[in-house]
Amino acid sequence: MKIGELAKRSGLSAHTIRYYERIGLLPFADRDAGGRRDYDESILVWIAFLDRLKTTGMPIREMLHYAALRAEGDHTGPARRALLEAHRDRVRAHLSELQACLLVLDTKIDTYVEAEKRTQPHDDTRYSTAGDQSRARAARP
Amino acid sequence: MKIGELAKRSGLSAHTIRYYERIGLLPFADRDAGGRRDYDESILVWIAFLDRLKTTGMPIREMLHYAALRAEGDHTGPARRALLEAHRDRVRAHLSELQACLLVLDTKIDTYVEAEKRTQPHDDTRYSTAGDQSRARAARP
DNA sequence: CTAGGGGTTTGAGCGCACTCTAAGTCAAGG
DNA sequence: CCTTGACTTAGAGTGCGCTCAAACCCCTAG
Repeated sequence: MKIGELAKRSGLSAHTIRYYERIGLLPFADRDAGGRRDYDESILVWIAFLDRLKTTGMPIREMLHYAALRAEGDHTGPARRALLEAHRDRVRAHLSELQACLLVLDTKIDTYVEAEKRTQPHDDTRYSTAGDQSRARAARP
Repeated sequence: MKIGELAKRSGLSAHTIRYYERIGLLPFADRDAGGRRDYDESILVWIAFLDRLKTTGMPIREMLHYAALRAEGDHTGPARRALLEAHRDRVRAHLSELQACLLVLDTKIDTYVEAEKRTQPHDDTRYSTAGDQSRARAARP
């Protein structure tokens, strides 16, 4: 697999793939006869995992740490586990924070909804221009 | 309230408070006789709200948009509501993504836990130094 | 043979959200 | 009077995670 195809299949840009390799997040890729990177399917598993770490807010610094431990060998298992556990705890904490914020957001939105009800209590077609009421309603759920 | 106290009570740094004022996220503060910013308690409510938007990942750009609508007057209620609803939807989506990642993370941690059990089946007070299993590196992130 | 469309490198640039620096002002306490 | 420390400004600097530019190379199709 060339870098362009890997880019498509992984969702990263080719630029980003090279960047990740440069900083050590991806292993140095094998090269074909012409010196181009040639990837094995298996890299996709690693990229997908990195992607989850990224999605959950792990900084690249820490992913590098994990990658370094991994490269060191099986004896770093406990350290990797500890790293992931610490990260998981942070993610959980962030998750509940988000949930709390979401409640506040919902409440806030409700106050706007209520305000709109009070302002326009008897007319739910006021945005329609002609005789197309179903469309007007659909546009303002 | 001077900027230093507001910093303590809001959790923002004084630098950040000035920065937010400069970009329009906070209103221009009233000044005392000596030209220093003098804040009313009420600013804390607004800052707390901004903080929730920030926590939920809203970019400053968009907070500015919200702030601008707010400054425009009551008639922008529907627009503000729409903005918050769109944001809420994004937060919800991000939340479920995080939850999915969390499951994967848990599973991954479990495989490390299991590996440690297999390596040290009768002593969970030592770190592993032996017992190298197969090194299927690529497929084992 | 030539054009196009991949790929390669190094190194610079960008957008975001701060964060700090330098040089100065001001008010209160010893 | 003098020092201390919190404040003021404009503008520069930082850290992160990319993202792109320039100049080049190589393979294939027409």
